[in-house]
Amino acid sequence: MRHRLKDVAERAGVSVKTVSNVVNGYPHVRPDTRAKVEEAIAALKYRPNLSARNLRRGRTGIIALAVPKLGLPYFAELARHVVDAAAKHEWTVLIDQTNGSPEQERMVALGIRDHLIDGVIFSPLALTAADLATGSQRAPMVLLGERVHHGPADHVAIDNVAAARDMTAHLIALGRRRIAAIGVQHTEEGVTARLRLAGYTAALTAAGIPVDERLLVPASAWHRTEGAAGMRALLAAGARPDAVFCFNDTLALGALRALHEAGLRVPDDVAVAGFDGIEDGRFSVPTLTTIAPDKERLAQIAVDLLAARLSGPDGAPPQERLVDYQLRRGESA
Amino acid sequence: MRHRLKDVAERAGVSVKTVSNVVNGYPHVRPDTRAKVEEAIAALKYRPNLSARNLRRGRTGIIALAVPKLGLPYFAELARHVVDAAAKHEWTVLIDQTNGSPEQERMVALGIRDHLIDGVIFSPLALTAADLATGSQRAPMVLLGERVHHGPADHVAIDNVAAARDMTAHLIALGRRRIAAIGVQHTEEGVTARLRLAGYTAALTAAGIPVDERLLVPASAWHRTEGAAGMRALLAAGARPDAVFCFNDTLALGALRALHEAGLRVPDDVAVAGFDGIEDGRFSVPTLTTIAPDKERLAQIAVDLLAARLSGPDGAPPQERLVDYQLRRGESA
DNA sequence: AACGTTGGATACAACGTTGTAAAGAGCCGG
DNA sequence: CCGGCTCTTTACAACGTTGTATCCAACGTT
Repeated sequence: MRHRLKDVAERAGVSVKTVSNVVNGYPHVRPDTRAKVEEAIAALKYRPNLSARNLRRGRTGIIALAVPKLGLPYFAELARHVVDAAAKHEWTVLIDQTNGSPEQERMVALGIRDHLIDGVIFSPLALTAADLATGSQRAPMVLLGERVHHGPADHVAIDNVAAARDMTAHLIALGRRRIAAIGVQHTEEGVTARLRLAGYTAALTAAGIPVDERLLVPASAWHRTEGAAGMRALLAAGARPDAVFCFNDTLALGALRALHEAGLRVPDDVAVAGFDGIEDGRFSVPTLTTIAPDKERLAQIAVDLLAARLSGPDGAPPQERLVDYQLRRGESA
Repeated sequence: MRHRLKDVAERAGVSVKTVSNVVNGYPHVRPDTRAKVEEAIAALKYRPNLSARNLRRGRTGIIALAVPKLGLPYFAELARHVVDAAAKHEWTVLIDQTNGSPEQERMVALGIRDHLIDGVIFSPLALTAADLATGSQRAPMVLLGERVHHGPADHVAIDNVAAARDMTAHLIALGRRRIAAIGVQHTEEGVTARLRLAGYTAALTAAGIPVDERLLVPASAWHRTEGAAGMRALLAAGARPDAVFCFNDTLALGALRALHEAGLRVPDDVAVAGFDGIEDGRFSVPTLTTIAPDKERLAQIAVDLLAARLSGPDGAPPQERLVDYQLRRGESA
C-alpha cells in the first residue's frame, strides 16, 4: 500500500501540514520536529502524490515537445537537448509525435492533453498561422523552426535563408555550376522548403547563375527514400548536376546512396550538401557537408522562453530568437 | 480563464455530476439533456482537468518508456512503436533518457516520478537484478531486452543467442573464416554483449572454427565512433578479418566507415554484419546485413503486458515473451 | 391501486495535497 | 507582568473530478 502525508503525520506525531512543510523545505520547522518527520518519511518510503500536488498547485511540471517523427535523427537529437534543458527547470518532457499530419498538429496547437502540460515546445511541419490563432486558451507555446507569420507564439529558429545561401555559395565556390536542389515543396505548408529554396536561389542569382527548373527536385517528407528517388530522377532525366543541395541530411544520405548505385563519385563527379548537422552525417561514406544549427542552444532558448511565459505576465508580446549555425565541412562537398 | 465542470453545469442548467456523466459517456442520460450539456461544453470549450481526474481515479494514463538514448536510432524507432502501441490503450508515453548511467537507471527502477506514471517500460543497459529487487512498491514494470535473471518483472526480448548464432552461421556460409566480433563486453552489466558473444562462439564452434581472441574487439557504448575505432584497431593489429559481426548496427556503420577509409571493399574484402535492423542500415553504402527484430510486435507485447498488470491481480508471476527476428540481408554480407 | 423496477438526475464525500489564517509558545522591552 | 513581537505548528478549506448513495418520475406488473 502507498502512504500519504497523513500516514507520515501520524507516525511522526505531527500534523499533516507540518509534514508537507518538511517535504517542501519550508524553513520554520524545529530541527527535532524535522528529524522526526524525516525519519517517518524514510521509514514509510513516502513519495508525494504528484496528481494531488499538481491539482492543488495548478501546475504539472510537465512540458510537451511535439515533433513530427522521433525516428528522424534531427528530431531525436533535438529531443535529447530539450530534455536536458528542461531538467534544469525540474521539468519533465512529454514527447508527442505528430507524424507531420496536419490533423495531429492541430490537436497539439489546440492543446491536446490540456491541464496535463504546462507548456508546449512545438516543431510544426504543416501548421499554418490560422491554425495557431484558433487555440486561444491553450498552454504557452514556443515554436521551433520557421516563423509562422504573425503567429501569436514565441519562436526560435535559425536563419534558413542565410544558411541555405551560405551552403549554395560554398558549392559555387567549389566551382560547381549545375547545382540541383532536392526537397523543394510548393505547398503552402512547406515553409522551411520555401526559405531554403529562397536562399539557394539568392546565392545562384548573386553568382550570375540562372536557376534551371530541371534541377529543382520536389520531395514531400524528406526521407532517405525520397532523397534517393530524387537523385535517381535527376540522373535519369539527364540533368547532369555537378552538385546537389539537399534540404536536409536525411535526403542527402539517400542521395549519396543513389549516386553510389549509379557509379558516380562524391564529391568528384557530384558534390552533395545537406542541412541539419545530424550525427549520421559524420559517419556516412563520404561524410556529409552540412549546415549544423546549434541544437543545444536552440533547445535551451526554447525552454527558457517557455519558463518566461510561465512565470511572467500573460500579455507579453511574442518573442523571436535566432540561433547560430555552422557550415560543417565533410568529404561530400 | 479555464472552465470547470461547474461552469458547464451552470450554463446547461444541470448538476455537475450530469456533466461528468456526459463527458464520460455514461449511457443513462436523456438525449435532450445530453444535447444541452454538449452545447455548453462546446460553447465554453471545456476540457477536463486531468490532474483532478487522475487524483480521483488513482490513475494517470501515463506510462514511462525508459531508454538509454533517444539519439540512438534503435531506441528512437522503438520509442515510436511504443507510443503507437500505447495510443491504442489511450495512454500517453513519457520518455525517459537514462543515458545508460547506472544511477539514472536505478532511479527509474525505484520509481522516479512516482504517482505520475501508471507503469514503466524499461530498456536497461547497466541494471542488475539486485537493483530491480529493491523497488518494492513501484509501478508495474516491463523489461525490454535481455533477461535480468530472476527479475521480478515481465520481460520481452528476442533470442539474442540464436540470432547471433544465425548471423555468424550466415557469415560462415558465405565462406568467411576469420570473423571478428565488435562490441564485446566483459563487465557484469553487459548482458546483451555476453549473449551475442555466446551465439557467435556457438556458431564458430559448430563449424569447427576456433575462436581467435585477437578477433574479439571490446566496445562499451556501441556508438559509431567505437565501431570505427574497433575496426581500425583490428586492421592496425594485422588481424586480417574477412568478416566482422558488429553487435549492433551503429557499430557496423562505424566499421563501414573505417573500412572505407582503409580502402577495403565491403563485402569483397571484408563482410560486415550488424544487429538491430535500424532504418539507417537500409541506406548506408553498402546497405547493412542485420538482425531485424520485430520492433512493432515487441512494443505491442510490452504495452499489453503492462495493461495486464494494471488491470489484473497483483501477485501474478512474471511473464517472459520472445519476439521473432529476421536476418535481413543487405549488400554488406 | 399498490407494487417493484428502471431510467435519469442529483447531493455529497472523497482522492492527497498545499495556501491561508490563526492559534499557541516563547521571548523581549517597557 | 503585560503587550507585542517572532517562531512553530495547526485546522480548515480549497483544487476539479468521479463513485456512492439517494431520490424522483415514469413504467409495467400483479
